[in-house]
Amino acid sequence: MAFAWLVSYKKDDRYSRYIGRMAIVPMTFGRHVPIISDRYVDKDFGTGVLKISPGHDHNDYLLARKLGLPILNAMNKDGTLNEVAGLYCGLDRFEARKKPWLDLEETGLAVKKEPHTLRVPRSQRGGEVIEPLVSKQWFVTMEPLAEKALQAVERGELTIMPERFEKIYNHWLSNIKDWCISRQLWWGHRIPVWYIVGKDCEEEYIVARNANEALEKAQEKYGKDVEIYQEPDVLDTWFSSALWPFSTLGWPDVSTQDFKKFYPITVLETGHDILFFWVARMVMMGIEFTGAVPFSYVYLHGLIRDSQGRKMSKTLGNVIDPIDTIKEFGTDALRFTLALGTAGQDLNLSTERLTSNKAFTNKLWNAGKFVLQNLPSQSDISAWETILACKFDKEEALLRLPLPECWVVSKLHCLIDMVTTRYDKYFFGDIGRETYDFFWGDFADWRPYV
RNA sequence: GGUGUCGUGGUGUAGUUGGUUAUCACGUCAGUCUAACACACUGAAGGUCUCCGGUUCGAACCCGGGCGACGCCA
Repeated sequence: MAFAWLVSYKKDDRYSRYIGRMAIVPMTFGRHVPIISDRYVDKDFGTGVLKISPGHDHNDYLLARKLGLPILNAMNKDGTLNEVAGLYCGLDRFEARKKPWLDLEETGLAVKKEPHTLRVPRSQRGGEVIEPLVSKQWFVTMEPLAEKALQAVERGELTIMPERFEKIYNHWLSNIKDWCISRQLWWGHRIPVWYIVGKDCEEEYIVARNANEALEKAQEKYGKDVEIYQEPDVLDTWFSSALWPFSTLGWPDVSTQDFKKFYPITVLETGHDILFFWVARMVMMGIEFTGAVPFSYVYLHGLIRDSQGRKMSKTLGNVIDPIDTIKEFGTDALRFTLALGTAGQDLNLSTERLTSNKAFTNKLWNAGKFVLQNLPSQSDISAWETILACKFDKEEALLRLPLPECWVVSKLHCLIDMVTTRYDKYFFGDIGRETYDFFWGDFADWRPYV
């Protein structure tokens, strides 16, 4: 279905004289379309002419907008063609792909047939062929919101860790596009827009908090007998997610205790894959609606991949079920393994790591048994009083210990210092590794065997 | 096309921002123990730190290019 013909911008003797004239599209009851030259066309590919369908292809759409061409839709929402398709009106789209060619052959107008591989977009979920359609949607103008979100980072009001994601954040916001917030789904938060029965819905619409308020507004303008109906579309799910930092705390009532205490928070922790879907949108909405950045630090963890580094996928069948992993290695081993990852880096969940950490949890268990066996019984009050009276954080108390005990407690203090420092820097993986080393290498390996 | 990450003993990895005989674990080998151990302890071997240049007194780490693997956007 042609809506315009494009000829190469480069000099092409075959077509130069047609540029600027109109062509009649066959089988469409005489539709005229312009013949235009553009750099977009490869002179040496195929016939050297390109037809575009701005209503059914993203790139063609952008091109038509650039060239000021009309954008016509040839397809109904059930996948059949409408009257724009001329002779083929009513046909299913798959039938319509074959029929014009058959007709050309029957009438002897077909010139040549060549194989050509075409990339047809398919749904990631079910594999269905995707048919782009032009339709009316609700959008949020993002640029002014993005500007403030960029400034938050620039001024140091917001820190993104690890640092390299700050660059990604800035790049995305600097090239921000308007956000289409409407969705045609069965489930979701309804868009709070109402229309007036009998009026053009693009000219007259009401935004309200609920139906009663919308009705009141409509009656103010059109009288008591007015009838209204709500926009059937729902919001993009990330819309409500973007409001999460404050909508869960009583907002728009900013005098609530929850809001005062918990907004803004210090640290948000999440996976790096939703930096834009969630984090950036929370920042923009938070600044817009409350005036403050919702959190001071964002810590982005990596994603868990399978042992070969592949992203987990249902279709790939490599999803790791934590319950299965727990049955084999134990809950604590799994937790510890996950906690040892490096910030922002994806973690390949190999069995080696899990086996190592399972052994560690076993060591913890047995060292604990050793300690309990060497403690006095609960009924031995005086022994316990002696133990509880020790203040190992005081240097003098420490020095009174026998040398081996003095040594291990001293090492413990070093560990505590190190862990505190690393926590302040968000180096969580280091903390796990140092703790492991102290416990197994300094304490368990040595002290019980003296 | 744009952008980002990664490439380190057989396997999986750390390396904090230039100065280590390159970390740890699993595995392998040797010895010990019947112990707090649902398996431990003491040792050993094993790494051209992807390839080629550059910066530097000095680079696994910084810069450039090649090769390979992967993610996001378009």
